[in-house]
Formats: sequence, C-alpha cells, structure tokens
Amino acid sequence: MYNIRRMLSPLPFSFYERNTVDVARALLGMRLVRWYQQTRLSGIIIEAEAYRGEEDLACHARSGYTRRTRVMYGPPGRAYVYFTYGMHWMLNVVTEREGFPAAVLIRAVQVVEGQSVVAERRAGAPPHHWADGPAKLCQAFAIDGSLNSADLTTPESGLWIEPGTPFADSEILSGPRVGINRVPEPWRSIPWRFRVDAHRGASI
DNA sequence: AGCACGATTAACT
DNA sequence: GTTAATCGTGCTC
Repeated sequence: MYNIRRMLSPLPFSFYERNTVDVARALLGMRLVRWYQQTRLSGIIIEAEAYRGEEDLACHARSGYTRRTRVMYGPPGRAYVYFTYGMHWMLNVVTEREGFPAAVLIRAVQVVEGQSVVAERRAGAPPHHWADGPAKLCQAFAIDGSLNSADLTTPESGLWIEPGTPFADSEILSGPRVGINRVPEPWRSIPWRFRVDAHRGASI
C-alpha cells in the first residue's frame, strides 16, 4: 500500500502566478505526480516550453478567448490539456495572473515511480522512451481531456506537481520551441524551450 | 458546411 | 531523411 508519509505538499499557487518563462525553467527538476488506479505514478520534469499571451503567435491564445483556450485565461496552477493530430493529448500548466493567457507545455519526464504501470501503458517502448515527448508522457500517465482545468496544487485532482531537486543553470539548455515551424519570427526562434543537458552530468 | 492544419509519434526508405 | 495516422479547432464561404 502506498505510504502517505512520502507525499510532499504540491507546489503552491504562487509558484505558477509569475512570468511563464521563469516557471518553465523552474519546473525542471520538479516532480509530476499522477494518482491512477490506487498507484502513484511520477516523473522528474526534464523538458518544458513557455507559451505566453495573445501576442505570442505560437500560443493557442493567439486566437483569443475560445472554448479551447478558456482554461489559459483562468487561474494559474491548473492543467490545460488539449487534443491534437487526431490522437494525442498534451499537458500544460497554466501560469501568470488570472486573465492573462499563458501556460507551460510539459514535454518530457524521467519516470521514477509506477514503472510497472507505465511499462504496460507504454507497451513495446523501452524505459528511456516512456515519457520523452509531450504525447508519450500523457499516454504513460493516463492524462487526457478529463483532466483539463484540474487543480495541480492539490492531490485531490489526481494530478499535481511536488517540489523536487532544482537543476543548476550549468545543467540546463535553452533554445527555440519545437514543432512551430510555420510561426513567424520572433516567436519561432525565441528561446523558450528548456531541457536538462544529458551531457553535463545531470543524472537523467 | 467545408477546409487546412496542428505545441506528435511510430514506422518506414 | 519521409510519411501516414486521425479529428478538433478556427477560419472562410
């Protein structure tokens, strides 16, 4: 049975209510946790991207307030989960003050709890490919549209983020966001993607 | 109502 | 390196 004493308090509302780029960087090393079928699934966040405001032409909020983007206009610390390519779910964390649409896309985690469940959900994939992409991580942790707008600051939602061990700046790479090649400059190249550098001694 | 495309992935050549 | 899979969304007619 899961030992409740191992559970840390989720990151607070104030962690998310600030500049989205800072949140994306700060999320590296934090622990994404999913409570699924009486089992704790978790992973250390190792890659994330910032999407910030209506002026950011790579952000879904470029279209303004719609049924799809409404969660991004709401309070920070919530999940923005959307469906794309007809088959994939993506997990984002809403940031900034309520009313300002922005979020951080969680792109990759290193699975550290619930490996047997994840191995089954990611059948056929080796461990290093369990959650090394935004859609793969959602499949691994059973994240779908039912978690859209879930409150990540409480375990009651079944999905939350706990404090972890932050990475040093020397272990982090930044660069342009991926998969947005049709987006105009400067948004296409702005370095709002952050990831752990596997070649700088980080234990991933 | 119809259309083009997508914050991707796996399976190809 | 290329491409199919597959459907919700936002835009145009």
